[in-house]
Amino acid sequence: MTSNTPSLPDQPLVAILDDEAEIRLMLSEALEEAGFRTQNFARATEFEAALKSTTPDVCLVDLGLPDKDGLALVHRLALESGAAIIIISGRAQVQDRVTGLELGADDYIIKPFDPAEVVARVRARLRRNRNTAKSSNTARFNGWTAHFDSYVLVDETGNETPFSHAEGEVLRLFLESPRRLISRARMQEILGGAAGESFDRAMDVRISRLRTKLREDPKNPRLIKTIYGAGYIFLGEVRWE
Amino acid sequence: MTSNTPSLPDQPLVAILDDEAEIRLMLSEALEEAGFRTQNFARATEFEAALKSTTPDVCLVDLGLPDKDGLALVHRLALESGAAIIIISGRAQVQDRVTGLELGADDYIIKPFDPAEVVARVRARLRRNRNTAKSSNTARFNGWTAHFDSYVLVDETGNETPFSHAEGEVLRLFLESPRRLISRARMQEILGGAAGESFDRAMDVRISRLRTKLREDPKNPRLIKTIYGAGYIFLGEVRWE
DNA sequence: GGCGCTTGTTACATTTCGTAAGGAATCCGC
DNA sequence: GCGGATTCCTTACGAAATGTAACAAGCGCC
Repeated sequence: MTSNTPSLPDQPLVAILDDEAEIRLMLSEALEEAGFRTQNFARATEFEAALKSTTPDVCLVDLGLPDKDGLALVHRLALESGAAIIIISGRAQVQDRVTGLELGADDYIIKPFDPAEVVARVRARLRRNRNTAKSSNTARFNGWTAHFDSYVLVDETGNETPFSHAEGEVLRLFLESPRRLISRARMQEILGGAAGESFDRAMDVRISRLRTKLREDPKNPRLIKTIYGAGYIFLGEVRWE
Repeated sequence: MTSNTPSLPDQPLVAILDDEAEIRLMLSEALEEAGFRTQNFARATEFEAALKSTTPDVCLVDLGLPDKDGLALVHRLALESGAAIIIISGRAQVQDRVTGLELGADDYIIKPFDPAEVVARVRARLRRNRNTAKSSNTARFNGWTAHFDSYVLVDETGNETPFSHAEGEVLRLFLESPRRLISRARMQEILGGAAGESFDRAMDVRISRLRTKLREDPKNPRLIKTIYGAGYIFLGEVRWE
């Protein structure tokens, strides 16, 4: 198997969402200086469109966006993406900070800010995330244990179920990005299939077979949830070890 | 070998290390009010001794300790313990914050602080570290409970009604901004549709279907109220958890 | 070759969700 | 109040998306 994943490069990707070009520039310069890749967006709609094809590691979001409610965006990001979210805002009240953090932001930086501190805080977020992102061969989730070296699934009673390579690819993809939406396009891209083909039922079948092995209730799947028209989302608490 | 069997996670434990009794009290009161367990330490030596027998989930560390170099302690904690580290310090210079974060702290709060913000930041750290599933994707409102992870609505008698992704988008939008007018334009933006001509009707239908699931009386909607010519307003006491 | 396993393909059932159409509610000017 | 126009609600329908069982092709192993 030589399917490397060139879509997951080494340098962490930081998305910057701010309507002021000056601030975008300041941030992206500081971050690139520090070795990160950056993506700049002036509008939430552009940002959301880009999210469908890229997966930033950290999102810097200005709350004072003209075209959308920033807090709602933060909340959705927190739920659907695995990225760390840092709010940048001119609103300095404690209540603003508290609500921002409660809605799922990982940090809250007040304008005016020092780029060096932003870089330090981005690093702090990545440090935590990277710990869990290191690849290993065993993952535990919701009573299950997946061994990717021996291709075996073990339930809580110790019962073993083998899984195939194709099933393992899908499972691994899910386990590496729990609780975040995985688009169908991205899945096909990473799983190396013929992308863009409209008649690719293979993906559905893989999911279906994986669901069977995980003993999902077809009417009410608990772990692998379908998002109609978008993709799938894996719900579950994953611990790699 | 530590016994890693946190099958039923207790309340998270927060260690507070500060030489001022007043601040310790303020923090521990706020944190316990928020449902955390706390441990208070006035000196680094006591704190380190306690670390041999307990494993806090978050450490709040004041840098201005008399008996040790706080930064060195932070660094050691970051390397050796899995706990999240939040520095609390009176030193407000950017350089102080940067070095604190670079040494492994997850957050840096400047004195004087508001206890509510500290609680929010502690929660933010725990959310990430535990990869918790139950944080912030469940909302309670007026007898209903909406589970956005399993896409299920539960009424007060425990009766379950599944809802689709599109319905969930609308519902989440409402729950994120209760008691506030939500214009149709904004709704269309957030729900991602290119503002089509007859796309308005799709929105109506979504609302209608959602109302049905919420068992709204068409003549007297209690939760989703229509503002003729403007948009909708969601009336309800929402609590995210 | 024959057997077992994996995996893609096909075919059909089911779900989701936008669109159309008719009716009800609301607003406005009189 | 009273048309009339606009806006909104609801039902029904159908196109598209998804689930999955059954079949077939490919592959390794004996």
